[in-house]
Amino acid sequence: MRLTTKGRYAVTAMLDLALHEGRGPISLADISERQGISLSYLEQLFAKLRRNDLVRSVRGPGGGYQLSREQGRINVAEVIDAVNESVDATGCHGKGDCQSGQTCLTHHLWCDLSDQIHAFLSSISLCDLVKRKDVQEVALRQDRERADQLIMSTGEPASAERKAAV
Amino acid sequence: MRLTTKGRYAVTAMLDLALHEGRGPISLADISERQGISLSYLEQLFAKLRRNDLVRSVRGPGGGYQLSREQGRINVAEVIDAVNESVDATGCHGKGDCQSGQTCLTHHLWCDLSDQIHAFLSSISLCDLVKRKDVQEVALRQDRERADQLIMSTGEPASAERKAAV
DNA sequence: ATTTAACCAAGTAAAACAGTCAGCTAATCG
DNA sequence: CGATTAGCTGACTGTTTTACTTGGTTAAAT
Repeated sequence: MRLTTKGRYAVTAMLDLALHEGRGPISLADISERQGISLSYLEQLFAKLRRNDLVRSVRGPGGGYQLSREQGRINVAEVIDAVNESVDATGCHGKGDCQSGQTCLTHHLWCDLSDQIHAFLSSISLCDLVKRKDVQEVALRQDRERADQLIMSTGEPASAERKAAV
Repeated sequence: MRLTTKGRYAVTAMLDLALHEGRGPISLADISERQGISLSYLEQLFAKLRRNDLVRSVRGPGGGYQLSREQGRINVAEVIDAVNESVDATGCHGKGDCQSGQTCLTHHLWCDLSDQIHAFLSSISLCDLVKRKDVQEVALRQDRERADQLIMSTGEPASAERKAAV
C-alpha cells in the first residue's frame, strides 16, 4: 500500500472543490495557487478523478471542475482509490497467493489492516471535512492569501474578487 | 506513508522467529527458505531490527537470531517502524508545515489516519499473532514443506531434522 | 479571432524498492 | 590449528514510482 503526495493532493484538491462549490466551476489554476500544487500535475490527477466519475468538467473561459455528486456522497477512500489504485496493505491484492501460490504467514494480518484503513477512510465524506473547524480555519486563511496575491499582481480590479472570496 | 514488501517481510520474519523460539537461535538461512525471502535482503532488514533492539544475534555455527524481548512485548507497529522509519500518513511528519510553513487543508485528516493505523498495529503483539489459528495453519504447512525439502536435498539424515520440525 | 482552460502524450530527475555480490569477522568443531 | 558456519557490512544494480515539466490540441466563451 502507498499513501503519498499523490493521494494527499487528490483529497486536498477535492476538498478545495467542495469548499468553493456554488460559485460555478473552479479552474485548476485556482486550486493550484490556493493549495500550492503544480498545475500540470493537477491535470493528471483530475484526468483520473474524471474517469472515476468523481468530478465533471466544463471547458472554455469560466470553465473548470465541479463535484459530480453531492459532498455527502463522496468519501475520502474513493478519492484515494481513484488516483492510487487501492488502499490495499497486502502484497497479493487480497488474493492470498503471496508465497508462491499459497498464503504467506502474515496474509490475514494485512487483510485486517486493509479493512481497518478502508473502513476509516470511507466513513469520512467531503461534507464531513468541510464542516470541520480546522479545515474551515485553513480555508479562510488560504482565501485571504489568494485575495492578497490578486491585489499584488493586478492593480485595482482585485477588490471585486476579494468580496467574492469572503 | 508506505507499507511495502519491506515492512511485510520484517513482520513475517519476526513472526517466524517467534514461532520457532525455544529451539535456540534461528538462522536467517532457515527463515529465508521457510518464508521465501532473499537471504541477503533479510540480512539488511535484520541489521535494522538489531539496531532497534528487537532481536539479538549469536554468531558462529548454530548461531542465528532471537527475539530480544518476550513475544507479548513486541508489537507489529515497532517492527514496521524499525525498517520503514515510521507509519506516518502525513507529508510533514506530523509537524504541520505541509504548505510552505503553514498547515495544509488536509493535515488533520492525515494525523487522524496515522493515529488510527498506529493504534491498530501497536495493539497487536507477536504473541497475539502466534496464537491465531490462520497463522498456526500456515506455520504447520511451512514446517512440513521445509522438512520435505531437507529429505529431497540430503539422503537420510533429514529424518532427525524432521522430528525436530514437529 | 482571440482567449480561456480543459485535455493529452511524452519525457525526466530523483528517490525508493528489492535484491545481488563480494568480502569481512566471530564463534564453534574436528 | 584450520575449516566451517553464520552474522555483519558496504557498494552496487535494475526496476518502478513519484512529482513534475514541456509542448502541444481541442472546445467553448467574448
